[in-house]
Amino acid sequence: MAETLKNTLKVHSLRNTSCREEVLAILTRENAALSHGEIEKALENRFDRVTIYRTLKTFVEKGIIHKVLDEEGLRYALCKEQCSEHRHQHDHLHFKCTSCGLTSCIENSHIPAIPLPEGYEALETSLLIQGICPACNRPAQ
Amino acid sequence: MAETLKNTLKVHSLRNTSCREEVLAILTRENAALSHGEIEKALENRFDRVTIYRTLKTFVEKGIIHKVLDEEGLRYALCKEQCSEHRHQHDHLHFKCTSCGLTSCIENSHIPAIPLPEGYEALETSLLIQGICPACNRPAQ
DNA sequence: AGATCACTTGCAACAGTGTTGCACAATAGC
DNA sequence: GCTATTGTGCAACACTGTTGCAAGTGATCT
Repeated sequence: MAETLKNTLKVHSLRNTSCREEVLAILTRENAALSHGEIEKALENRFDRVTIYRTLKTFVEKGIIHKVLDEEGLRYALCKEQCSEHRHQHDHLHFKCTSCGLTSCIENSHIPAIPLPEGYEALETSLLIQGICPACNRPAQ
Repeated sequence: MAETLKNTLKVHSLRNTSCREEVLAILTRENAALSHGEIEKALENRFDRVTIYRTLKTFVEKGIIHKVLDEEGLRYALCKEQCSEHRHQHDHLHFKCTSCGLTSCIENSHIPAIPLPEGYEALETSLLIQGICPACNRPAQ
């Protein structure tokens, strides 16, 4: 496991440091988009705020994670599809559950082409759907 | 014109104050989503930051304006469709031009139904398309 | 027009978010 | 192990957004 993480860093020519490894581990473990604050909390102050900001920024630049916007602000989630510095999957579909509050990526749905008025040229599309996720939708058993 | 604005406030049982009237005037004049900072600047410090925050919050609650999220943060735009405190148009399509930087609402396009995996229940959809707007797309004449 | 009362505003203070510069520390490659 | 390069922690700062409170203003009634 830790080997996989180290490898991810190596592939993107990033040095293997404990902060990077742990941020990556947390984002892998939680299957949801996390904010800087949530990550900081999960790391229990073992790293400086600034270091975490820079780590996230680096990861976004390298295409390891991507930004997710919801009403509460900016979050970050792993890019599961093959993104790289040069080739980045530009259409993101995110789902925010209004019940449990988790925001996650929906991988296997594709955003249909949106008809735009004359003259508009679309380059990148990001879609946030709010509603109830399967876990919260299921009646208690 | 000012009469229309006053009327908008009255309809939503809000007191007619110069701050509210001017914020409304700016959002009506600019055909784009504006951030708190941009509105504050447009008002040339004639009102306190806090007052503007509260004005925007009130307008959102009354359904006069709605929030728009783009990569740079939160913006606000007029609700052109009939929104009210109780009935609110929940599907928003926004376009951010990466050339001129303006974010605006696209009124006449409808977001198609997005196929979601089993178990997800969609309540509200917001879509941000980034690209080139008609004004920037047109070759200089 | 003036009094009244609820609603608004401005100010002070604060918490959270994100950035930069710089000195020191750790890593990868030899 | 040594060294160059890359990361980290700290301090400081700017910006965003919120709250409590005292003072001011608008709408309503007489």
